[in-house]
Amino acid sequence: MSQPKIYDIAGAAGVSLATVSRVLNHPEKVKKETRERVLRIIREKGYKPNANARGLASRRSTTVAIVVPKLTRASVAEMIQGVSDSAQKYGYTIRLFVNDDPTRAKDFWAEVIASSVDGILFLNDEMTQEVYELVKNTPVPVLFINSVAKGEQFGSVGIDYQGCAYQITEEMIRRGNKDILFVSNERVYSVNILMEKGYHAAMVANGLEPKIIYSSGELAVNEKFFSEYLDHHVPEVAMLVRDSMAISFMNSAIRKGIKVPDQLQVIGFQNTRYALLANPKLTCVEIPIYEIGNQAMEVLTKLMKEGLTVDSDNPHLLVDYKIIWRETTRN
Amino acid sequence: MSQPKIYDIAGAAGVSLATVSRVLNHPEKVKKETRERVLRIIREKGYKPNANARGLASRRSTTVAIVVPKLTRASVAEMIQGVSDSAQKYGYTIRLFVNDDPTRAKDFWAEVIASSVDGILFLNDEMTQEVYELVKNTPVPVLFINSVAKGEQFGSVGIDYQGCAYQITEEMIRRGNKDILFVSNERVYSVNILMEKGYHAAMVANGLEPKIIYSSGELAVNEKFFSEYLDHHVPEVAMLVRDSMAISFMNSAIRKGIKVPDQLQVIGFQNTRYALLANPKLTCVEIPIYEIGNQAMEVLTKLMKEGLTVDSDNPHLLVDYKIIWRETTRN
DNA sequence: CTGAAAGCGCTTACAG
DNA sequence: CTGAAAGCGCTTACAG
Repeated sequence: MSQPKIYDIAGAAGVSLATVSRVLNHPEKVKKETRERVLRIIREKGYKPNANARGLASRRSTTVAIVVPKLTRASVAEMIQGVSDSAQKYGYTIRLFVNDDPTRAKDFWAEVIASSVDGILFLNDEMTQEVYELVKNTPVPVLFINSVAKGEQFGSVGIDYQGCAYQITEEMIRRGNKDILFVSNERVYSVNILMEKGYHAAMVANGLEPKIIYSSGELAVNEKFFSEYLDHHVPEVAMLVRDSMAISFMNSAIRKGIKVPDQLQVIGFQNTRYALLANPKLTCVEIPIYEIGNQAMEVLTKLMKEGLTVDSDNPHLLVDYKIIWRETTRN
Repeated sequence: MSQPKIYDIAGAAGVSLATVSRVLNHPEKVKKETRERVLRIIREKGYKPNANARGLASRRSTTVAIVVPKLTRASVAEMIQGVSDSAQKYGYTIRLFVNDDPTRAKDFWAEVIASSVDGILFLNDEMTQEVYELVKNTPVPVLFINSVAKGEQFGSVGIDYQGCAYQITEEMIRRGNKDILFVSNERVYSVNILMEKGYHAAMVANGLEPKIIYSSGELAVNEKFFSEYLDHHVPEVAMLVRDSMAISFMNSAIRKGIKVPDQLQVIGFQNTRYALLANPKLTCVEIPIYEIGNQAMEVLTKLMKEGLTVDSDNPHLLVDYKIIWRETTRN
């Protein structure tokens, strides 16, 4: 009961293997009747070409790699779902590579390349010189997801992080708020830096003093830190780089009897399900992470088709974001 | 600047390709000096064997498939992280297959097999006869994750869903509660059925009347439904099959001025980050989903090594769960 | 439009 | 312990 091979199909159809292969890869080169006969047998036997053999012979594997630091953030899963849906549409299959250890970077990247994928989608928060070199010497197209590649040499798909932070800050200023706090993450993620820049620029442009604090990514640490901060000062508005951080901040405030949104307004970036499960519901800048993954795979498909590598003139696609006003802000 | 091939290594080391291959696959068969020389060159050149060629020649790809219906649930991402960490330990690489369309089941499964993985980790909520047949005829080991396979024919890794629901129900009864509501999902997931059974058994065993309602998986629908339900009746305890549902239920109650946990106690299953971001913090039965993924890959490794297929005597591993008491319940 | 043949980059009996 | 050779299951120029 083992899987049928191309020989079996050829035999059953009374043609050579070359013809079966052509039916699959260049159907227009095969006479209609032959093609249909072969296709029927392929369907009957449930034949699928062996991916390894095909990849080896054609040097095309119709496989792409998704490279991520870790999966525990819900947003990464959504992004992959976006990639997956688009990949399926184009007949690509996904290899998943997870590595959070910078010391393994080189070996890890070699492994990705050895898996002979046709292209790589790279979700990478911190771009080091070493990674830069690795990517530069990659023989297949690499596209960065949700982060802007240093030096703009590589293609990327994301949103205008700086612009969205600027826009929402400006809007809150327009609504009469002056004391606006920006809370970022201790770890240096390029997207956070961009959002911080946008916030900073909007404050300065309006003659206000930016106030930026950095917190941990860990829930328990955050709560303590936020609680202490709020003992000293309650801003009019707090913007936090992640939904989960925003909700922690809000909960810390509510436990102290601070009214949201009357005394404190809270804004998060991302719009995960957390935002809707919060009470009150969180106002967010929605980062369409599914869409980003989906578009990224779409763009990668083109790069692969055109045989573009990272040296070529690469696209920087910005997906639309939007602001979702809910219960943690007021007009 | 293309990747070095095995020929390049052989040439540089002054040996045949067979020897290089042996150094990689059966190092004990190669003389120490030769081995070390070859290894040094491999390291210098950053050589990684081409995965397709290796897979084709050896019929072992050191690749496993993770098959999931969708990725948008945070728990799936954690599970995959667990798999990934264990896979890396054993040198396996991951192919990710996502399909939520039952009509494509057969074709989809053929694709998974054609990718010539050495084993399959299958996260599957609803086990149909068709899927059953497909899995039965699979030439490599298949292990079910987080769901019990029908007829116990296939191996699985999960937790004792029935037992944990029984246990927490019994504990809440011991604490003097009688009016305990169980809220499940409209969709027929095997794990939900098991939890429902456990709850039901505990209620009956204690002479209490089980009350079970079914809700949607969608947030907005749930909120409306829960709100209406609470207008008619507020139970002493509500247990919901997912954290997110539990939090929706709780928020609906709080908006009506119902005190949690004084008037209503709420319990969720899973213990995602949602539980900690809720206010008050949610009491949960923790389902160690990372651990489940991790152990599953561990078990699969053994199955692959022993060449066991689904016909063999397969293991059913139960990972430990625990109950995490937080602020939505009282003693 | 179709077939025979070479080749993709490896692994693994088989000799020695 | 090591090498020469066959073969894994495909694809793709090259002839015809």
